Amino acid sequence: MTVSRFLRSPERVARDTATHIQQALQVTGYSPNLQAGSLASGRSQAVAVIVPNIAHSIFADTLHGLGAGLQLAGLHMIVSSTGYSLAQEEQQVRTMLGWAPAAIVLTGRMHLPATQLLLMAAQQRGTPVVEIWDQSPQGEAHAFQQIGFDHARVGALMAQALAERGYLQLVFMDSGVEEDFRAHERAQGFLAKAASLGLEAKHLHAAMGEPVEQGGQCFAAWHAQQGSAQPIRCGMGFANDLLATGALLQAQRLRCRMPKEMGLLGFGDFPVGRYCQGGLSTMHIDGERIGQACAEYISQRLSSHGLSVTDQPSQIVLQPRLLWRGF
Amino acid sequence: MTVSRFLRSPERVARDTATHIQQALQVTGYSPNLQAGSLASGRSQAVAVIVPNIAHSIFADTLHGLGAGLQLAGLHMIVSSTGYSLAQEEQQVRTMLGWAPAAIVLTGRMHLPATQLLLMAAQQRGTPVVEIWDQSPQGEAHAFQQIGFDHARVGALMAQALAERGYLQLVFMDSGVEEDFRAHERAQGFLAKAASLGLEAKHLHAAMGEPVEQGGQCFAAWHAQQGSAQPIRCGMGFANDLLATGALLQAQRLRCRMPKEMGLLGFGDFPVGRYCQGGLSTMHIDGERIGQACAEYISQRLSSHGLSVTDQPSQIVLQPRLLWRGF
DNA sequence: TTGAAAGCGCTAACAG
DNA sequence: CTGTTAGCGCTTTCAA
Repeated sequence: MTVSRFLRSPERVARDTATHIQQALQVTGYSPNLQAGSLASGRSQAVAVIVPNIAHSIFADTLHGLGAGLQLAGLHMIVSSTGYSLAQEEQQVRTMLGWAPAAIVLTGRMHLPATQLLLMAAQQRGTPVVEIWDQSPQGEAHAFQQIGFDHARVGALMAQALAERGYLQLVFMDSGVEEDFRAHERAQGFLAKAASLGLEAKHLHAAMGEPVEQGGQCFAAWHAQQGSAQPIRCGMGFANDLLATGALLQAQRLRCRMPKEMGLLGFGDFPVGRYCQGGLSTMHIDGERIGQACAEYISQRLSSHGLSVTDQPSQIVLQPRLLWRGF
Repeated sequence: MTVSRFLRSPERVARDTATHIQQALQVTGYSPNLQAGSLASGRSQAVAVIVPNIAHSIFADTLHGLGAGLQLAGLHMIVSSTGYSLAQEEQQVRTMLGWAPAAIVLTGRMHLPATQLLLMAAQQRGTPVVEIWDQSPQGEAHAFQQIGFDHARVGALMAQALAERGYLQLVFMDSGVEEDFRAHERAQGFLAKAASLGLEAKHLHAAMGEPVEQGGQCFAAWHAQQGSAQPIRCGMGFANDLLATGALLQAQRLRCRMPKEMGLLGFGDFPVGRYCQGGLSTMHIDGERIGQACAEYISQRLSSHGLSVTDQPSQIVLQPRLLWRGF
């Protein structure tokens, strides 16, 4: 008991005892069992983190920022990925709950009803639940803390930005990943905005598979279909920078005149597009910042016992930044 | 007790009881507490994973493969990063041991003596310890399972490849990260090989900071220093593709004639270099495969109780693949 | 086939 | 300031 006390608040132990203990710790190489600790105290040191794909640069950045922030609070990340499947997500949440995590972080606001119930129950029990990389549009209720942005709005911004550059026809190349809802929302926002601007708009869908390649193929198919029609200044938005990079390379191969007759606008500011010949314009999102903000929220939430579980979850909004390159 | 039994081997419970239990599970939304389970059984479901930086694409890929593989075995990843600091690594290992992990995965074979002792003790107690992304050279003893490759050898391969392409002067741009030992080993291997081929060789060091930018600056400085000397066909190897990308862009700006007078060879096959104008040649490593192999090793090791703890740890070698682009 | 008893390693609460 | 007691939620073992 005294050792336990020494480890969490050394000042509450007598000088001599402290010295003894410290020596014993050295000699035995003791390290406290965190699982036993959590079990006894009811406070877990683990934060459950669920992302669609660890290897995607935006989520990797987010994990980096999140991990760094949590470390400061003495928390650890248990990470798993869903492969953009809500069914997988439910499974993950279910087993993650077995760790009695101090907090749960997941990507996006779309979940299966069963998942939603599990999460609400967890939150009821006092476990903070955070949805990152997304945000419910104004007027839509959200049960959990959100750190992200409104994808439909970002899609609209993309359309508007292209329109302002003078492109008269707009196209959005959507993700081939069926359950990448955030991409689809950007598409909807893009198309709605185009319509409200009175511009002709088209919704392309990349096929599933390696996205750079699919982006190229989808672009080529679209380009071929345009055929000999007189070229109209066309602005194309993309679900992400991988698709956009593939399209950019293909467009160069097809000798499209950019930016005069054709303007491409990606999303995410992935490293892959950053140094492309000609420059890929994109919407930059600070993924690491999302992770940091999430860690800060969790740390604060866990320390401030004053915060009631019934407090309204809020939204932390990260503004995407438009990067024009090669223009 | 019967519920516990039902959950791990339903067939050892009577039909009726099983039905009852299942209903109760549904109604209550019960999920077993993994921490309590580990504590009681002495078997943890957590695997501790320590990488230099979660956001680096090669490690992100590795985590992706590792996570997918471990999931099949019902294991979870607790992930932390060291920022390429051995001191941090020691800290991480120490706290990770508190999870009584089923296995420990860390990056590289270089550790502080204290870390090494902790790991050996853990292995002694039956916890598999795996070093990824590295391999002790032949003749050097290694205490732990290794999944990776000999970096000095890869450095030598890079030098040889450039030499075979006809470059008469060789340069290696090393990482500015002090404790990126694997990069430094590649440098050493590169330079040693160059010497043994009788070629002039130079060792550059990028500064710390954003690697693409530093790569460009370091290249520019080197180029300026070359001055008006008559151009010799020069092959340059890089610690990684980020530095190489920066150098490639700079070389294009400086109108170096590539590949005729200058050949660049990166390392890692990061996405960022994959679609560069002109094409960045590189050594491709399958990071995801390293993660998969690691997961397979751990799963197998945990299931085969037959394997004695005194078994010699082996080495799983992944061959890098040379990718010439833009030649 | 089921359940009772004991204990994993720790911490909360209280007594000295 | 230190130590005792009880118990976190589960599994192991053994008895019924």
